[in-house]
Amino acid sequence: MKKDTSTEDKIREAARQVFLAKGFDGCTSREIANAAGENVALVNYYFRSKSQLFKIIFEAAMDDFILSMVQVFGSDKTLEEKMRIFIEHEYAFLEKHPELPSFILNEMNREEGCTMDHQKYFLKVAETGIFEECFKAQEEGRMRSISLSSIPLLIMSNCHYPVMAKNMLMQLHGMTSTEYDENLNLHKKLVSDMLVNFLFPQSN
Amino acid sequence: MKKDTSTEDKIREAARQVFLAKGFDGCTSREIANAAGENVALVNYYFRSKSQLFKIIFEAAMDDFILSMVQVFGSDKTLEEKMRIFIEHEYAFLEKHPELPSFILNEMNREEGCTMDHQKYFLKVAETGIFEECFKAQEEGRMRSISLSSIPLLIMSNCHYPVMAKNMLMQLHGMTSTEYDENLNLHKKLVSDMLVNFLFPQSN
DNA sequence: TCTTGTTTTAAACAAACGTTTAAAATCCTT
DNA sequence: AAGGATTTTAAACGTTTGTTTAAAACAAGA
Repeated sequence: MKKDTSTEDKIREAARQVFLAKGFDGCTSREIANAAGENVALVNYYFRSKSQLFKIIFEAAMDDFILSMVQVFGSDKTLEEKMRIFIEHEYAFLEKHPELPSFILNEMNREEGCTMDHQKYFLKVAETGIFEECFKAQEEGRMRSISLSSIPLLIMSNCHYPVMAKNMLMQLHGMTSTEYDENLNLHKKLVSDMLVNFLFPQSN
Repeated sequence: MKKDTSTEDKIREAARQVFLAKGFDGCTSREIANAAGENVALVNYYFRSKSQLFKIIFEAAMDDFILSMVQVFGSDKTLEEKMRIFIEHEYAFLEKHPELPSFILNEMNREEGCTMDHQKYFLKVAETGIFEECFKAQEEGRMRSISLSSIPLLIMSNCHYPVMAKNMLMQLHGMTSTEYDENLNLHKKLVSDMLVNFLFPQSN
């Protein structure tokens, strides 16, 4: 009789949870095994090493992180609508995965640093046609003519940072977690308005 | 004859450098001692424990981090000018201390988490009179009426995130470090314009 | 020079780390 | 039911961790 969840999957899921919460340096093989309710040796039996297991988790997390952003681009809305939907979508996604931005950024800053398959992600974005759409909108004056690398940076800054800095800002403002989340919901609207007004100046 | 730099200071400075680069979990006592060119035992001789030493470094870093932001508020410029100077100031500060935002945020997200003396920092900000200045500007309609916690969040998002995400975005865009820094310099102007236009709508 | 207190050293400590081993338990096919 | 492969276990491996020890080196006053 097959078990409902395989040991391999249990370890993978426990590893994901532990790695995302504490980072590679911040946890041990035994901690992952305990979280999975399994023996330490099974971690290496199924995944050869802590590093190997981490690599799998990191790459899956990077997929989640990047691809969650891409899927909006393909729709048949105007750029301005896409922008608003994108931000809405990103805030909703981060509500479910609040540890993701910190995890990705930290692990990429590590010395034995993680790398990403940037071709893979670049292609995913390119094939939505969003680049051409932006160039056209910039030529026609519908969109502010700024570097195409600044646009995602503006969006990510205003979507990711508020989630990443939650613990610090809660303490700084003396807020509870739910208070912060409520403010975040209001902040989302500000971000949306600000970015749309800035990138599509005629839309006022 | 007194040495030019005391052993205690050498260890403190090495610790700052190593902790900021790798975080508490990412380094060892021996690594710090080696960076200082001293014996491992001296770390505990002067600072009792790795944790104790870390606490000192973290609190100094938090001071740098927060107080670098506060000192602009006290000047006698208009709010709009202060905003621009503040952003300029913050980008310049982060050019010298690019690891600081990641360090602070990560360590505050740790389980055995660091805390901050939020009263201390709140008072530092409050005594510049910036709160009253903002309230007045909002009442008079010179400044957009949004939550006073959203304003620093907007600024920090757009100043800190671009520095924190450098390694990731470099890889994603296939850029070199200097290319990224050049873009960042252009981005700074965008951020400045965007935030000023958003917060002081009449200034167009 | 001897004494006292401070600083530095090499060595050791127990605990925890990632990983491996070898035997036990379980599974699946015949 | 027997067999061989797979999965799981407890124990151990050698390192590295943070920390402590005890002796050595040094400084400075009497």
